Amino acid sequence: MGVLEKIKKARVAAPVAAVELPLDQILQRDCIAAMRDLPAASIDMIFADPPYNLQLGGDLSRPDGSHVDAVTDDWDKFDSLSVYDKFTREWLAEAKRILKPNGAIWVIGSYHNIFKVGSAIQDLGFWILNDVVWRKSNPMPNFKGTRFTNAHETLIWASMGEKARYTFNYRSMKTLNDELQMRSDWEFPVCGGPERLKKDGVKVHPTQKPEALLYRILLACTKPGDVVLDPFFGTGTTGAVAKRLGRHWIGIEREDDYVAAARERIDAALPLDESALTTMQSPKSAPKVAFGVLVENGYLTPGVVLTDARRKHRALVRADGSLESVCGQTGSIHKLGSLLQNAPACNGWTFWHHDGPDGLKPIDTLRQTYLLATQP
Amino acid sequence: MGVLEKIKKARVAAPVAAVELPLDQILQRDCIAAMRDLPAASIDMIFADPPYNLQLGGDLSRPDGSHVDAVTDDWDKFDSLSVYDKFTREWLAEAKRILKPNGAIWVIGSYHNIFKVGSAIQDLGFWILNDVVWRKSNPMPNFKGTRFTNAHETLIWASMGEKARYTFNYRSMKTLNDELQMRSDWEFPVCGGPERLKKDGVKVHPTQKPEALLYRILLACTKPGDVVLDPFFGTGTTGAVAKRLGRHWIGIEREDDYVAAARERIDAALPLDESALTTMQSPKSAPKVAFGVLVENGYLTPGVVLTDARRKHRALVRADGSLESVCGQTGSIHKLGSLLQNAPACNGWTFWHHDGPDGLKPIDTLRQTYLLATQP
DNA sequence: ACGATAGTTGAATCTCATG
DNA sequence: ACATGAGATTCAACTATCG
Repeated sequence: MGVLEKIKKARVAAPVAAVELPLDQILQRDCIAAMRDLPAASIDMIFADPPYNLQLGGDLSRPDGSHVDAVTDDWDKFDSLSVYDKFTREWLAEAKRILKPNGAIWVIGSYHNIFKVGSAIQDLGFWILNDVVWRKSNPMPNFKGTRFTNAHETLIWASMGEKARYTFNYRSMKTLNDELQMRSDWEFPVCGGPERLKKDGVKVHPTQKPEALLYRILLACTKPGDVVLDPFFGTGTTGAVAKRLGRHWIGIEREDDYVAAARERIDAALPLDESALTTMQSPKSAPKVAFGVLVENGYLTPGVVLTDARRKHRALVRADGSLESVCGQTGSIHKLGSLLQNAPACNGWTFWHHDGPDGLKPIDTLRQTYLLATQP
Repeated sequence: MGVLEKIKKARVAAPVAAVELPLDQILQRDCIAAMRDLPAASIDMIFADPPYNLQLGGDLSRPDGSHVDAVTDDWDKFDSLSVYDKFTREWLAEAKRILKPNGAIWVIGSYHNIFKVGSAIQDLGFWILNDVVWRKSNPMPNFKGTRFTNAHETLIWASMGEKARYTFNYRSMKTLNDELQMRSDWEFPVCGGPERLKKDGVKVHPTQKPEALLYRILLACTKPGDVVLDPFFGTGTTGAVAKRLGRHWIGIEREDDYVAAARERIDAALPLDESALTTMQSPKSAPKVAFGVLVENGYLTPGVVLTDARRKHRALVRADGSLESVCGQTGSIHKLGSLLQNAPACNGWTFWHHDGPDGLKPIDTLRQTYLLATQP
């Protein structure tokens, strides 16, 4: 994109989002109606925890006779599967409309509704990126011994389309998981203890989600300052975590009790300060250093010989930062690496090594040294 | 059910199944056509591992340049999502017809197809009893760092309808799981080692399922002598396990190579005696806690300062569980510990301390507290 | 024989900025 | 829209080789 186009885009798109969005507010309205009034292509991420359509039969009691406080609220009653299906497709269609082209959606559900949700997501042209399993460390047992303990819920993460871009803070997730890639199965306890909102000793909301779950989702898939919409806000877990993490939020919720509890909760939430908010950056977004710059600055002298880790391949550094192999092939550190290995691609920074004071080291260490010396 | 009704049922139903079913055989035909020729209400359980419709893009290579052997077989290619949807509904409708009223179906899939499958299952009047997650202990990583590691697959277990009865061997499952209710998340390694069928050193089938998975399913949801149908038989994992467990099986498979491998495999399988059944046990994964999990769960707040035991080094906790030193170095608790000490390695859990109510404590104590609070 | 080390592999929707 | 080139990117389990 040229500079001119960038300016054009900024002129057209920016004011819409800045002026009209009800940032950091709860809209106390019907979910679909409220979404209809939001401008198109204005939201960075949607997190949705829609009604599960649980279809519970009669009352459920534990083996000791005590009553299980199930989800029997009116908002979870749908006359039939097809009514639920229609409702799902309606709110998802609005979600698609108001998301930015590079936005993304997360939806959580159980086996009662998640297949209908996922199917609708695909039919609407969203592109599923992962399904993620929330493994509950302390699920409610199956009191009757009739099935497997229902010990997990499923989340779907989808972008706007097959070719659409999306935000994924890969490094942050890897750091969060002790330097291993974050997997698609996450373990958290169900929401309880002091985190669980109560009024007169009774839980305010039947399905309050743990903040840890939202923390991981927002950290992984949004940037500071992004706008996160939760169309089924409940008691505002999404809002509370978004505020802590320096993201804007919009909540839609009808019920008085939930709205009141959410407001109180979010007001009390404390944003993290800037330095704590900083996360491990992917080298992608870190400043780029060209290999030639290291040569220019004397970190490597033209004429020096680089080798791979096993000293199988050798190449000469030339004045312009290109390499030359023994057999006369030339190219950038990446190109020559892939040529010599006969591989489709090669990261020259980690492939090529030089003889330093402490033995054979990847040239990437020189880049790190250079960055430390030059970055503020 | 009264005695009279039982006799009536036996008179009418039993001969049909006994005479016409091609027990313990592979039908080398198209899946839907072969099912059409099976009598109605004759099968106790169906296990199905249909094509996932992966829709892979171009080639994929590992960071070391090696090539990833993807599923590119014709049987996984469909022209569009709606064609796949239609195919799914067709074979599921036949499945519903041939299952006994008290029968059940299991289907395995990934996020590519499982939502379409689950949605069709519900529309056809099946009643979902559980969704079960197969957590892979050794999944293929996400080589490009673009998403979460796709570390699980999903299974759906459904009965013939809301009021239908079904087989669930609750006690067997509880025994198998060290006297704890079996949960809906199961951990197995992917199929490999000696179990993985090979011909001339090459895997026979790209997606052979582990026998442990089928073992648990058949043990949980069938009785000895039951008839289990697998409409996507592949190399016959279902048949081999059914034979071991004393269940009848029927397999449907088109490909010559798969059929030949399955025949040989099942012929070699040995039925277990009773005592052998009780020795199987579930692998219990040791609880691992990443440092970031403590941050997510509020055991440490981003912004808090950690020090070593002598308060010589200081570091700031950031939102993703990484640390930042006074001089701007960053990394995981282990990495930064080794950097600051100029040591080759460091156990961050014992190196870093925080100021707790009882003075300076290693952060490992927080991990212990977390484990106590969350492990059953 | 046994331990250490290197090599291989598994249902995968797997880059992005620039021109 | 498509081509180009820089450069970022992997975990656990099993198998083969070597000393």
